Amino acid sequence: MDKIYDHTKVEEPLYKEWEENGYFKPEVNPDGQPYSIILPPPNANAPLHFGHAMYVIEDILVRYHRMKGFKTLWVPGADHAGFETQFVFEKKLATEGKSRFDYDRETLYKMILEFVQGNRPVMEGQLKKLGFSLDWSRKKMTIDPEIVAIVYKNFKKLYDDGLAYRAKRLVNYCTFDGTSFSDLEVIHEERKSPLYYIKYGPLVLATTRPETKFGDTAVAVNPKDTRYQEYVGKELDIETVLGSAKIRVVADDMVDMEFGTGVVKITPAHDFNDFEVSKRHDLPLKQVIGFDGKMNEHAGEFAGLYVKQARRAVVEKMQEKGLIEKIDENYQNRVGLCYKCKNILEPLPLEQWFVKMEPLAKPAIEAVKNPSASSGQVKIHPKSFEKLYFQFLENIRDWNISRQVVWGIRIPAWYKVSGNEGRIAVSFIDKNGEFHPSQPIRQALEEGSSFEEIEKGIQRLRIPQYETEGNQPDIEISSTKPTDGLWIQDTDTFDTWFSSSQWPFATLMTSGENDYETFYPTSVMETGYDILRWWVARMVMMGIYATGKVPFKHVVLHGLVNDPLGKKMSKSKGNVVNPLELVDQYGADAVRFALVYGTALGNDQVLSYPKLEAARRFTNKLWNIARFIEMNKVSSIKYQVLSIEELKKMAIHENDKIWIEKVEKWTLQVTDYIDKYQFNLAADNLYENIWHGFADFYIEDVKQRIDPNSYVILNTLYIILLKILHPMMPFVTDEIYRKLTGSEKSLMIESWPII
RNA sequence: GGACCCGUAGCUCAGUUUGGUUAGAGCGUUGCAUUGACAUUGCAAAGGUCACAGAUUCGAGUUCUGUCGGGUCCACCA
Repeated sequence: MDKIYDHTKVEEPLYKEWEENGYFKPEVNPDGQPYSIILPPPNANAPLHFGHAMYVIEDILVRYHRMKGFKTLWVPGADHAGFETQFVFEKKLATEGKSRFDYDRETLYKMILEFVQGNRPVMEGQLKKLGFSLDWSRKKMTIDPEIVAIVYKNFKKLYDDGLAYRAKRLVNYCTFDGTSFSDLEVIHEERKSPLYYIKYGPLVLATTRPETKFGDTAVAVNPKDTRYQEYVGKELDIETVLGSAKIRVVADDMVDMEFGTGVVKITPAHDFNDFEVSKRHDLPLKQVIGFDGKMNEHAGEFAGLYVKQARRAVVEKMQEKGLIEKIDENYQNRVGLCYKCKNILEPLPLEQWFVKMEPLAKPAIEAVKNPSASSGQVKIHPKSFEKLYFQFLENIRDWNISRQVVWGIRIPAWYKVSGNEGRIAVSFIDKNGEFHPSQPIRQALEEGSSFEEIEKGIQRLRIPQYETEGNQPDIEISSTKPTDGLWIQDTDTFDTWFSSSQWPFATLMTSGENDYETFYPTSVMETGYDILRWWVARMVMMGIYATGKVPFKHVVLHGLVNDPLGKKMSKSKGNVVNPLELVDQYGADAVRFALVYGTALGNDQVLSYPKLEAARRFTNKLWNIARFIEMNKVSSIKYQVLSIEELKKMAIHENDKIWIEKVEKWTLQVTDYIDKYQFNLAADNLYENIWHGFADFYIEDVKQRIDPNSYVILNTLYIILLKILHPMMPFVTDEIYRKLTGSEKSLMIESWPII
């Protein structure tokens, strides 16, 4: 044996051997109880970050259960990551002086697909370098056709059950990225927004958005407000920057009498609260900002200006006309920003697909609260995160699952536009590249455009705008294209999280024969607490909805890994540390160990180089313990597996007996800690006892008196310690195991020392 | 406005679920030893009012209440 442990010589060949021998497959324990984990699929397009390295927790659980004899399956996968990936791709296009508008839909999709497929092996290679015992023969991606088929099936089921519906609603829309988002994706930021006090006839109201006034369809006051009683229900004649106009006054509880003047302008098309008010008072929706972020024709002379420019121009004009009473320049409010490009999001009315959440949320709450829930129970670790889970589900709003991006699973809703049923008007771009807003298709056909040309125009269009004359569009939900007549498929794609919410069962239903029957519900879902609401809660909801059973029995949540200074790692800050560089430097075992050592589950941790170095030295210590044993080897004695009980019987020296009992105790403790997901305590226990117990005292003691009897005990005890350390440090333990036992078989498929 | 987490050695963190000798680790600091199985390692030392104030208890780092400080999330602000 070399004097020093060199991980670079050991890790890669060992992983290859494990994989080639099929050790990662559940079939190594064909008769065991099933134990399964679905890997949270990393973005296929991006290299791993430290959050992914935390999946070491899953590998620990998987290796531990495999050694305990469970039929263990860990399924790898990749996420197409819809908008995220398209955003990255568009940035790449931009460096080439191109944009998404230069390509039609199919071409753009194909280009992104190629881009992603080219990058995917990077991520997968990294998971292998970390030693993860994933069954690669079962790997999946969220856009695999068989997965998409399941996603479509459940979308149809939601639709048939009245839970998926299409509606024109206000959505958070990024006019730069050209797509809407769900509530969760919006980030809020404190901004200084001047508050303008504007005269509306006899009334004065305060607003931060004077440019939206063209979309006002009422003003509102609180019904209890005695100051304005006389106006309620009346129509006011007001002077505006575009001349005189009439406006209704309504009374609504939503108005805070204390704020501003107690009078609010109601702009249903551009404000979420106002939209709600408009529904209560049956007010019309008047959109004055387009999806391109510019004022539209309703804004008169201001049409064509971007929102920011329009605000300045409108205020200037108002001041000229004496319509502004005062301006509070220091007013602070929170604005919604695009989480990707940080532009201010516009609330805009758009036909979108929504999922009704309340009926889905109820059983998901039940599944965590009630141990005897009919779906089975989900337990969250650490328990403190339950509150966050309930808080989300109890206040949940309908989920906007439409995204106006190309890279994703296209929504399988078809709209009939032919014959006498052609009730749907669609904006499209004609063969000359000219934009036809909301032009009836039939008219276009009459003007000589072919259907193919129209469809192509629609595909290239940035914002699909279906407008029905009736409330119910002529819709068909299908996974295949309808054949009769002229049909247009919805141009939107699903929110990535809509497909990922179905991941646990979609993978198992398609990964192998009987996988679903055997491994669903899965045993554990382990992920970062930051996506508890985005993903975990939605998986519980969709899992119960689609299968009647919870998707997993335990949720294990890890914290974030921050940079060495404690700051959150982010590309924009430039402080991202690549976990694979550290694997090269310290070895996978050391990186794995450092990530679980010294941090309680669910807590954030600071990336610590001293800790990594300590873990690396630990691997070296393990190596040298083995070297010592090897040097004292009694060549006539062949290694054989002996239980703790057998060792106790054969022990002669009193100290040997003591150390057998100690190792027995440690084994029980480590087992218990892993069972309770207390990995930091397991790691601490192993580090402390192996180094400062076994090595510092037992070996120092036995060194003086080694004989064949003591040698066998020493060697066997060390093998037991290697076994219980193996889930955390698979490489070095397996390598040493082979050296000390001469075994051909890997430690990873040996059995856990159960006592 | 609501919720959650954190505050323990110079630094980074365990320990709090289930209250019980002298509160631990890594790194750092100081001294000694060793070329040994260990590009080291071993032994030893210094270093803690466990944020603060109350309460419960025979006993509180651990349970409860409040305060202060740091962080995160949610809601929403016309």
